[in-house]
Amino acid sequence: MPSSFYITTAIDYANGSPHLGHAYEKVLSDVISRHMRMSGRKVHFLTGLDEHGQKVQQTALKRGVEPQVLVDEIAAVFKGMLGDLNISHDDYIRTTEPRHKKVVQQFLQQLFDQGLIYKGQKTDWYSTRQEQFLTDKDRDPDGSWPEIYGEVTQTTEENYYFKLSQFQPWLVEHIKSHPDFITPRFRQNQVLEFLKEPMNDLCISRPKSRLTWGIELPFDTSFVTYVWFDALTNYYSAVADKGLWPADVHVIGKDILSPPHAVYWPCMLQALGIEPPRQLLVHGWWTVNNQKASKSSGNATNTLGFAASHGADAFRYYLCREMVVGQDADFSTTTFENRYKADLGNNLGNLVNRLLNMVGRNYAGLIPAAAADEDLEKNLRQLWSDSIKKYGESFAEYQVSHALEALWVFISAMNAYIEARAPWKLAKSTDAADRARLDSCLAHVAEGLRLVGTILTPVMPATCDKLLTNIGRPVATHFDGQLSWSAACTGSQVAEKCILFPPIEVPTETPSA
RNA sequence: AGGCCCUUAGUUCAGCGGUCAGAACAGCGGACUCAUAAUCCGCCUGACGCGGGUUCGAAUCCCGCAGGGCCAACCA
Repeated sequence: MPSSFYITTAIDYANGSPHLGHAYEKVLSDVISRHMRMSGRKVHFLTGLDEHGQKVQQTALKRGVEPQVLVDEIAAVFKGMLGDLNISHDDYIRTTEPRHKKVVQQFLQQLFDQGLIYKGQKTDWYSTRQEQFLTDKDRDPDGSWPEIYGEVTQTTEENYYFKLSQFQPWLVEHIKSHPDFITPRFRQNQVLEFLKEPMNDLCISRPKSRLTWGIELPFDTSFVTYVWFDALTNYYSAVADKGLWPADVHVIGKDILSPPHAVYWPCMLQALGIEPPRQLLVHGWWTVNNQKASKSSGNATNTLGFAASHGADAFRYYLCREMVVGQDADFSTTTFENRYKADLGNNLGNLVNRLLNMVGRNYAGLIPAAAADEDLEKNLRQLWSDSIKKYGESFAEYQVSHALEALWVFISAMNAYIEARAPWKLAKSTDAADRARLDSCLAHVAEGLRLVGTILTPVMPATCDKLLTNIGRPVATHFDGQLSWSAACTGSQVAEKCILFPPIEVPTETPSA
């Protein structure tokens, strides 16, 4: 029985348009999902949309539409992006769905019954602009409130609180005893640092007088629950009836690691008697041409155009190749075009065409069986086993950029191997030994490309299908038995010509400032 | 206040205790022609931010310093 693998992205907030950050997280998760599926895991890949809250309510009000109408529109846009990027999610959860609300309310009721949610009254300073209560810690040294809070007034408001603080010792222990819980490791320090300070209990409600667009507290319908119990619960509510919990990986951005995913979420689950997720995979942020990605300039939204102009696969490859998981990275037109032209067009795409042409010319399109076996062939095969080993090791840590780097060493080596064999010379020879070498040369390149097309299918699914089809092989659906050197290509009929990555004229960018 | 990350060839970055420090791209020179003027070969530059320390040995660990970013909003 295949072991299951449950992976999630953070759910996007239904306010604004999808941009590079949203795209990256989906692509990374998708590549992992497809890789795991091909590795034989029973994958469940969840993504979705966070649709409640003040911002949505305000935007809807401004637009003069019902919030539900607004989020329906936004959901369509975000789902459109998933299609454009060829994301293979198994489920899409929206926090306004009944299946989600039901679980959120069950959670709240259970904690209330356990006495872990209490009603509190706080007289406090409240920032209207930030929609949050302030403490003396938030004051400037001179005692005034920082500009960002806008008008600060003293108010008394009743709200419900979750007894977060009593789970702090458990959480610290859990993080320390599960070193892979927060990946990459250096992110863990941040969280442990945060946990050195005593935590406050977590305010989990808003009175309906201030916010109506949310899920009602089951034990007090004059309140809705506020952000975390709503949003984080999606990971569980989506699979509540599927027996898939705990999640194997939550893929998230560094901004929502601490406190939400590393603190609130595990503590909530612990309080409910539910296992915490196994791992948080924390990625960094993209800049665009060294500028911070911002909504106002739209710079991060514009980058999505590369998926349209150069194909989703090229875009997916670029994102995976360029960002070291965990670190920040920069998206630039120059590096994108370089990767497209050099890595994809010249190194890989052109190599496919070299093979097709030579097999067509010398063997009527039928891939020959390897006959000669000399050092050149032995070395190439050895390099494959080294490369696939590194690929696997890097991928096991979700270091996709390193995995791809290792694979391209092999692709480059195939080009060099052809050069060393010089099949165009062998073809002119009448020597039987040369003919055997020619057989081997084309057989080896074909097999090398079959292997590359197989392992790379999760990263560039459509392209790899095309590659494999063009060398006369079926598309790759699993890795088992398909990643070691074989004679699988012998006798396959190849296509006449195949341009995987056509040269693309990119219109000069609209000048940005 | 405190904490975290980054600082390595012209550029983007990898390496994170042990062979004379690497890749890609760019640049220069050469080879080749099967190919989407593509591929291959060679060359090129670096006090691995600065100053201390630990060690037989440090880009790699520790301390201090400097510069950039983040821990506050939109936001992955």
